Amino acid sequence: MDNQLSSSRDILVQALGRQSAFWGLGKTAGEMYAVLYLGAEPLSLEEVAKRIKVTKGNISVAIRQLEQLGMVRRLHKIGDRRVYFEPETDFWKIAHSVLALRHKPEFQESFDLVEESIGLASRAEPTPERDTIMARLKELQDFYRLLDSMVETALSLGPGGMKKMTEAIKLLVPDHKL
Amino acid sequence: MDNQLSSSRDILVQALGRQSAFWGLGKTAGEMYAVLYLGAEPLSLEEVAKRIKVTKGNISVAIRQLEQLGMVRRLHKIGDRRVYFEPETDFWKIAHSVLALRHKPEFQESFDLVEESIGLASRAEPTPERDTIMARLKELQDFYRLLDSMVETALSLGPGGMKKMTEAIKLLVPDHKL
DNA sequence: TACTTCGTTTAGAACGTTCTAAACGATTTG
DNA sequence: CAAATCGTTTAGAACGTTCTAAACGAAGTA
Repeated sequence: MDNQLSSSRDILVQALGRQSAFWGLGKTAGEMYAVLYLGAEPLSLEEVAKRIKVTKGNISVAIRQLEQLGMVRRLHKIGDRRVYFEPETDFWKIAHSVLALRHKPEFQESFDLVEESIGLASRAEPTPERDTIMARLKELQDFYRLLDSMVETALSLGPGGMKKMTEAIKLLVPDHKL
Repeated sequence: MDNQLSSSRDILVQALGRQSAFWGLGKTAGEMYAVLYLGAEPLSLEEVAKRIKVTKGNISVAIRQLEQLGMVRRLHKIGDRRVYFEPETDFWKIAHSVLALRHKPEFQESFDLVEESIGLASRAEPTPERDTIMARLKELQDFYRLLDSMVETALSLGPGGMKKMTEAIKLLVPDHKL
């Protein structure tokens, strides 16, 4: 195998291994996905294990994470008892399910608590202190709602739409203060 | 103190304590911020420690995280040796510095590795395998870039702009397939 | 100067997470 | 049926993280 190609792969494994935490994955899962993402053809469980130097058991667990998030599909070749894995290469799809399955429920939980908090505060004695608390809680709620609709908007537009939109905005609002 | 008000506070502490991991904070830091966010007036270190039931030392450490992210400011009252803390209530500002100080460097690191990976692959033997790898890597790079410009756009527009924009899009593209 | 009262720092305990190694059941092959 | 191959499960080791408790330094007070 070409040496430069394989170190190119190794570096991507490093890159995605580091970032995996951000997407809510373990390091192993991130590295696995990287190996599959740059694999020209589907790889067997043992092959993946060998490439990133972990045990089979470890792969078996990490695969389930990736499957559940739609990041990896399971393949079977006829006359071959082994299982092969194939990456989902559409990041937009992946973002969609990661948000839906991981982030959304987590946010919803917090959002519900904030609502409960607002309910309680609204039933308290109407003092000035209560009013400031209520105001703060509502601001927080607004922020949650805005975040949510931003994400939904981005997902509904897809990569093409978002690309056009950000470019359009850069033209209209060139004085971004970053 | 009003019982409903204080349980309203407790619930928010719970809510932000859970979500803190998402923003790259420890549980304690999230809870601290919640206490300050709903405090009508600035609180002393000891007061905060008592409210969320951790030691002073713990608060001292967590405060620095929050200060560095611009989530909390430090106040001094004359003739009072104690330090008081006041929350930043502008979530947009907070998002700005969290992204700039935490997420951005992390992404940049990965992005640089992807570039390095592309460089290596481009110098490899021009086989079909290399070409598919190159194509994949470039797709990944595009995705990174799109994410980055989405974030920058959102930050430059601010909450008002984003609100208008998402509402406008909901009118123009009512058939979002979520 | 001795005594408090602060916030910070540090050593180590407690905890959850993530890995390995090995046993296991299921399936195929000789 | 015996042996080998494969993926899964499990017990426990190794690790990093996060907490407490206690020592500490700095700054005010009697």
